[in-house]
Amino acid sequence: MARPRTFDEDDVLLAARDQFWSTGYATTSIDDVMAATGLGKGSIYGAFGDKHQLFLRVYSVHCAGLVASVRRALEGPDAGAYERLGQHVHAVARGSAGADRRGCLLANGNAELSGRDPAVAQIALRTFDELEELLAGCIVQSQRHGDIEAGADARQLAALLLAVLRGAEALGKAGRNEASLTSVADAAMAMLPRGLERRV
Amino acid sequence: MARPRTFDEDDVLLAARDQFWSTGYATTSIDDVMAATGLGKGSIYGAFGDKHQLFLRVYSVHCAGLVASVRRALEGPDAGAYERLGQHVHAVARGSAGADRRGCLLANGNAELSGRDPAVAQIALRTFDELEELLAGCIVQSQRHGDIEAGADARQLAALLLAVLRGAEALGKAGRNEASLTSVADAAMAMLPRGLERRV
DNA sequence: ACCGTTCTGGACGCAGCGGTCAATAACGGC
DNA sequence: GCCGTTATTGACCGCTGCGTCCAGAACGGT
Repeated sequence: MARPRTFDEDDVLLAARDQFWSTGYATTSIDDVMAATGLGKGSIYGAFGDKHQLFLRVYSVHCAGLVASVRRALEGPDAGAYERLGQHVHAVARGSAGADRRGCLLANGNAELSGRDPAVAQIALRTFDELEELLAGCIVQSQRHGDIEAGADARQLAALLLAVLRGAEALGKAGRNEASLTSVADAAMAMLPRGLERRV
Repeated sequence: MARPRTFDEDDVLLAARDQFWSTGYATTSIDDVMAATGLGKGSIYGAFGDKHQLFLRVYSVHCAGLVASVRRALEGPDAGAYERLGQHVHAVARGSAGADRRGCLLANGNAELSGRDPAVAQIALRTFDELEELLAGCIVQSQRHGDIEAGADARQLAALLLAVLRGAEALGKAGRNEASLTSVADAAMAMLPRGLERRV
């Protein structure tokens, strides 16, 4: 057999992700990645190929994880779907505001690279589609339970909600405060056509 | 007196803008700017300072122009306000889709730089505020004319609409097709609480 | 006609980049 | 204990980037 690796591939991808997340693709040097991961140059090139391939790997893994986490947040019985949707929308709005400053890696990569890098665009597009799908699913559940008007077009509402969320991210990155983005989340939920209104 | 400039400053800023727009900030070299503007290095540094200052100048001018153009699009009598709003929303959605691939410079600069460059973030934030203000004004006009429910919170609706538009831009950059974004625009207009419904 | 001032163009310097490579190290099989 | 294989390290290469600088050019004032 051969010499075994001294690093865990997933750990390295996470560390590299944080670096790209903080400094962007073009502005991140391989030396930065070396410092962030603790690996030597040869190990990085040996394990992941060049900078572009490494980023694609990082981006793809990250987006898949993001989708999975949203899926977990929206999963559950019909009865709580509307509530979960509202919580999620507010969580994204809150998360997009202030502090972090790094924004969302999905959005960052999309904005920086999709225009010139079809591979990145494809991952971003796919991720957006999956997120929309999850939103649509949750909306359908809410419709079944009577919280959202049954006749509404769930996919269209999901696309609209997705746009709102991505827009909130952009506004947050520019520095919009949390109150402002929370208000957007409130308005977004308020615009959804309500169903049977079981309460009262 | 001294030797006069052989170039028009505004022309140069437009040419530089197109270059930054096409290739992003980090990926655009001063040589690229030289080629795009036809100026020598000395002239650029003499007239605009370093790359960062040049970009700030470009970005600021561009954003101001963007606001002005939206203002022109939304300006007019109360009677046509709702119609103008709808046209504008659809125009942005259409413009965000497909072809261009460069996306919106406001969004690009915001995504690439706001996280690490307060000066850029400030311009982006200010621009978003101004755009929201214009949307709010148009909504108020629509309310006066009875096309949008008078009791609705115009600023909140404007913030929501702005988020939708910025989100559409992000989706478009990833490659969402025009039909999908037009559908988002339809949904966004449909969600606005309608007023007296003078028609019929 | 001359001068001071400003603009122009490009050569230059230096730092940093991505990526390669060769020497060395760490394993399992036998 | 030797060997083939693969991982590791960091020196190294060529290139490109930003920004400076200087020699020369184009003016208006006098």
